[in-house]
Amino acid sequence: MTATLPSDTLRDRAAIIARALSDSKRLCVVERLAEGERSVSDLSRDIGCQVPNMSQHLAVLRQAGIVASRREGNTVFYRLADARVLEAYRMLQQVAR
Amino acid sequence: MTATLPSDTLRDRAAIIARALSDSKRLCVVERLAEGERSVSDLSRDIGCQVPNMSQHLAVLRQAGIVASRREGNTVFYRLADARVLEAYRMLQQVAR
DNA sequence: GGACTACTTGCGTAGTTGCGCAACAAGTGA
DNA sequence: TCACTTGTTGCGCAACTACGCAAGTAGTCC
Repeated sequence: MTATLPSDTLRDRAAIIARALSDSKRLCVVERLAEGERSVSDLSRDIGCQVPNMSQHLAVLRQAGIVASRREGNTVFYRLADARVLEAYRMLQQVAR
Repeated sequence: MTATLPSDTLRDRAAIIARALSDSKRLCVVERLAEGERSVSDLSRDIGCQVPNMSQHLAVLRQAGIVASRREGNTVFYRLADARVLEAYRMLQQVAR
């Protein structure tokens, strides 16, 4: 087993994850990426925002370790870095119901 | 069963829950309340902040439906309104690890 | 009523966030 | 090299957040 008591740093990191998930556009991104890789322009079109804005949202998710990116030519594909994010999101939805 | 596709409102509400959990002091509150009811002054002492500040954090959690309060004489006791919040918090910690 | 405790609310402020827009960087292909 | 596409970064601004502090509210006890 690992630590049982949540250390300050673990709590802080959990807060950062929660912060990254605290925007409905970013949650929408998580939903899309749950289906598979998506490019920045795909996501911005689906969600209905400008590309720079989407890029910033993705940067927030990336800094939280929620998504990862891969470049192919001049398109950048994003994917979920950790499938457990979906579990966390589902639990948030349960609480939100 | 209820809705399978996350509606806009469900997503928005999940974002509100995540926002409420996006502060380490509030996560600390959730940890304390997982052990049982606590008064505002108890929480502010344990967490090390002023009472008005704690009251505001509790208001955020209350508006998100995460905690509920009960008055007994002068003291107001807060408790977790939904035990599933703990599940969500644990999942956030899993992702944060 | 008056003094006291416990909590909430209002206010001002410094810091942060989300957004639009412009500029820049990275890659492709003629 | 030039034009083009795709993302990222910088900048300015309005909105929001966390905090400290003062003031107000709710309840107890004398």
